[in-house]
Amino acid sequence: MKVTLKTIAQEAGLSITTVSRALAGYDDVNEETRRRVIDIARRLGYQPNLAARHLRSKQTRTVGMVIPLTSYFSDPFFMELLSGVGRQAAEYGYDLLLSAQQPGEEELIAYRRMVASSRIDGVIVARVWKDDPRIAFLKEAQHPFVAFGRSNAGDYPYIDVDGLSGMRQLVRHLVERGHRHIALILSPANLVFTAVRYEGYTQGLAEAGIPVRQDYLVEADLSQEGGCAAAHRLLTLPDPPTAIIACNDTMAIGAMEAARERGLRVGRDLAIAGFDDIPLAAHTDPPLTTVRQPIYDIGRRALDMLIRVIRHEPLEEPHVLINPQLIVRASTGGHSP
Amino acid sequence: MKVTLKTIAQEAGLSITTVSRALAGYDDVNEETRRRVIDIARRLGYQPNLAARHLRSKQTRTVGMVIPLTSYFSDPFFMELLSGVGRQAAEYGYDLLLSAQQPGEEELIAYRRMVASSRIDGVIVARVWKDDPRIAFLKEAQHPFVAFGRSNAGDYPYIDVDGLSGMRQLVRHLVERGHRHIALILSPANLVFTAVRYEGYTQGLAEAGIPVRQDYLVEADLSQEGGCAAAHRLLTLPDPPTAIIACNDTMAIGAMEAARERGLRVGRDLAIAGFDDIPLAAHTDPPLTTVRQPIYDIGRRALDMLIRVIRHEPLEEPHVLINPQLIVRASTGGHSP
DNA sequence: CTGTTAGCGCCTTCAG
DNA sequence: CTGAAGGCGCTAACAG
Repeated sequence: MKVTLKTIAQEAGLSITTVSRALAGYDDVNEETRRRVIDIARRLGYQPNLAARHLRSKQTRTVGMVIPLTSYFSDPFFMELLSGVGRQAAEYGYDLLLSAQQPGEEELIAYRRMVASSRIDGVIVARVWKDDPRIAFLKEAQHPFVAFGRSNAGDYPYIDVDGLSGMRQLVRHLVERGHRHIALILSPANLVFTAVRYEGYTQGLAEAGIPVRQDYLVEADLSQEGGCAAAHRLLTLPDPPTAIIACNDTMAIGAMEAARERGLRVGRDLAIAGFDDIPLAAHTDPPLTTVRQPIYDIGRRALDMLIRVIRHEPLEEPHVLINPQLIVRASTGGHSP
Repeated sequence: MKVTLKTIAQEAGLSITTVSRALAGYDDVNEETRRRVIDIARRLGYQPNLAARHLRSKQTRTVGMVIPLTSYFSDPFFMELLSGVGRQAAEYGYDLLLSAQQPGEEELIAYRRMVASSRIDGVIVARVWKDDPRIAFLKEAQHPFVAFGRSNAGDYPYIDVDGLSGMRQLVRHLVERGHRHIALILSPANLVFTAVRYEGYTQGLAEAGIPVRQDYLVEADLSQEGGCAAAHRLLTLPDPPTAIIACNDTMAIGAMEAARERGLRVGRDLAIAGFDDIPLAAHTDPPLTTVRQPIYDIGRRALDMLIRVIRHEPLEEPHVLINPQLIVRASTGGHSP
């Protein structure tokens, strides 16, 4: 049988109310009584029924995250973010409710469900879209949330990485190594950071007086296969690039694969760079030049912010922008082309 | 304001009960009425309050997992397991409640809380310990669970990898390459799989007529640093091994680091092998020979089993043992010593 | 076919 | 200092 307040009350010959208050630490309870209650509770292994508590208190001490199913394999990004969020949630005594969903429509429904069904106190939204309906929904519902990523969907608390600066650093680095034929594998256009990183790319080129070439721009889907296919397309151009930047590391790794398949030595015949600095990036052959997003820390900070929002505490900094760091490794090394 | 059954009932001029039944699809409701109710519900964006529903129905459609905090970084194992579990949970329409905890005492408390507080219908226990108190607790509480790993803690549903066979294959492979000085970096002794893998190691050696040497056995904590330190200890022996097996890939990667630091070429001067086949293993330099545990699939199957247990359906196979596969890569390649 | 009643376990007034 | 009463939102008998 489940141990409830009632069980303890009977055992102690007290009312449920008193037991509840004794356990909750109210100071209008006789110390002697409290001791007895606590004793019995421990002896019986009492654990409050959280469903009941939540129903009453409208609080769950749980935060939610929806994860697109496809990302599991193709993309270490979410796992790392999850780690950070989960770690910090534990710090606050919060649990983390995960809902894995097909991206798109399903995903939005999952948010609706999570939020409206009162299972969570707040949500972390990752990888923001243009005109993100999830954010529109959360804002309208006035439900606490923090996003990883800016958007054009109005004002809301977010933490983001300055992808423009990161990408510009990357281009500058390649230019310094003597590259003038720099291609870009874009991420899907509906992701906000794509436009930001693209802007960094064009600014970087502009600084060096290099015009943007349309045939050096290919879009792929963040996956390794996508990156591989995109790189193949670039490398069959009549005037192929000497350097390829991918909008994330996973696609960059795919591009390295493509280069290998064509007999090119990455870092010598062809420079390749990524974005993210996932754990794997340091271990590819050759190691991958990239821009470090401290995703784990971002997860932790996002959760910090979320807790503040949940508690209606003011955010001293509702919009955090983190400057990413260029990590130069061998994939853009070797001699100049 | 929150939309509840009451809201809809008022709007429709019906009782709460009827609305509830209309929405739940009972067949003792006038079709016309049902249509109207559903219509209003949709229009108002009704979402059932799950806390209330759970309180009534004693079901949460949520499964739990407790993750040791330290594992986040040092160990991709949990992330991959999580992916599999989460993926399959989504398939069944279940959510996943995560609790990140300090390993040890805290962790056990987290189980107690999760279970006794009626927040979840079942749990997945990963990486079983000897005399695992978590399993003892779950058995005693008669709470649905499935473990990844056997144990001496009595009978319960589990899925496991045949670590003995895996390790024996690994030893055999090294012996075939001419190695007779094969060391083993052990995982912590309180983990059940450590003993199993050790047994595979000794059997493998016995088959080749090689005696077990105590000085070739070192214990480490599953982390990269631990593996590195352990390898250093082995390599400073007066009669150092020509091959090192680590009980997981992460430690093997640490061992590779140690070898590099001592100027040894992995795969030529020293053979190194791991266990798990984490994604990184294929990308180390040189790529790591290892034993593949299909962790993602194991997560999925574990959840399948758990759902069965939750629904009181019989398990056609309560103890699943998976044969792992030897993956030979360059870290044990090259010429014989 | 629909409504009334009861209660899941907890917390919070409000009286004693 | 303690208890009785009410209600969070939902579902499940049981009557009409």
